[in-house]
Amino acid sequence: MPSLIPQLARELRAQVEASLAPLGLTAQQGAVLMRVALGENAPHQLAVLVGTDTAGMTRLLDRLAAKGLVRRSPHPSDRRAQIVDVTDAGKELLPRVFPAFGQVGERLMAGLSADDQKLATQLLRRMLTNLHRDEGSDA
Amino acid sequence: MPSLIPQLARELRAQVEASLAPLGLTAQQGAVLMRVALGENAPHQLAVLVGTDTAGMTRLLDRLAAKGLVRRSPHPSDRRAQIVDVTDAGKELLPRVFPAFGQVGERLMAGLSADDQKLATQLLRRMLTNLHRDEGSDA
DNA sequence: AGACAGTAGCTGTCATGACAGCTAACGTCC
DNA sequence: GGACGTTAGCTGTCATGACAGCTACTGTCT
Repeated sequence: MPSLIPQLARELRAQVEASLAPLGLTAQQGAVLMRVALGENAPHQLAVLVGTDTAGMTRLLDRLAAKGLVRRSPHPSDRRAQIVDVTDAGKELLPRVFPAFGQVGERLMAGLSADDQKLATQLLRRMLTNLHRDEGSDA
Repeated sequence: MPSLIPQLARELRAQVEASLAPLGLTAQQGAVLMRVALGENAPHQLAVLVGTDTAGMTRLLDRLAAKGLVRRSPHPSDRRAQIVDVTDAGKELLPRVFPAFGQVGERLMAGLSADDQKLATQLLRRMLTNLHRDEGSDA
C-alpha cells in the first residue's frame, strides 16, 4: 500500500511539529537547526539533507535568521557561498530540539523488536533504491 | 531511520507527479480525480482520503473545476453540502491517471517478494498505529 | 587574458498542508 | 419552535516543496 507511506510521513511530521511548537519552530526548521548544530554549514548541503532545494533553504534560513537562531556569514574563500552557524539563542533551543525528533522516532518503533526495526529499515531502503533506480537512467 | 519515510514519500510523490505532468495534473489532483471517479462525492470525505482538510479540498476542487475535470452540484437534501462528480473531460483522463499511480506502486515494490511486500505493509501499518495510539489519548 | 561551463544563493510563482475563524444549515432537545 | 451544539465548505494566512530563471563567482581550458 503505497498510500501508507505519505500518511506515515504526514503523521511523523505532525508529531514532531507538535513537539517543537512550544519552541516556535516547525519540523523543517528544527531539522535545519540540528544539522547546522552538527556542523553542516553550507546551504546547498543543508538543502540536500533536509530534502529541499537551495531555493527552499534560502527561505528556511531566512526564517531561522529572522528568529535569531542562525546566522549567515560570508565564506572566506568563495564569495558565492555562505557559512551558516547557530547563534547563542539557537544553541539554547537545541537541548529541546533533538529529543523532539528522537522521541517521535522511538514512538514510531514502539513495540517493534530490534529485528523488526532492522527489517523495516531494510525494506524501506530497498523501496527507495527501487524508485531511484530507473529514474537515474534518463540522466 | 525515521528520515527514510519522508524521503520515500517525497520520491513517491515526485514520480507520480512526473507521470501525471503530461496531463497537466499534480499528484494530489490525480488522487482526488480517482477518488471521485470511484464514487466518493463528498468533499469532506475526499479530504480525509487524500490526507488534507476541507480547506485544502476546497482549493483542490477549485483547481480541478477550473480545468473542467470535476463539477460541484448542490446536494439534494443538505444545503450545506456539495456533490462532486467527474466531467466528461475528466473521464477522458482517467485511463491515464490510474496507471500513473499503479506503476509507481509496482516500481516501489519491484524486487520484493510477495512475502516481503506483505511484511512491509504490516510493519508500516504498525508504525502508523504506534503514532496514532498515544495521540488519541489527549482527545 | 578571455571564453565558458558549472556552482551557490536568491527571487518569483504555483500547489499544497495545517490552522484559525466564519457563515449557513442541520438535528436534537427541551 | 426556538436555542444550541455540530457539520460542511469557504477564506485568510503561514510554511513548505518544486521549478524556472537570474546574478555573481569559480575553475578550467585554450
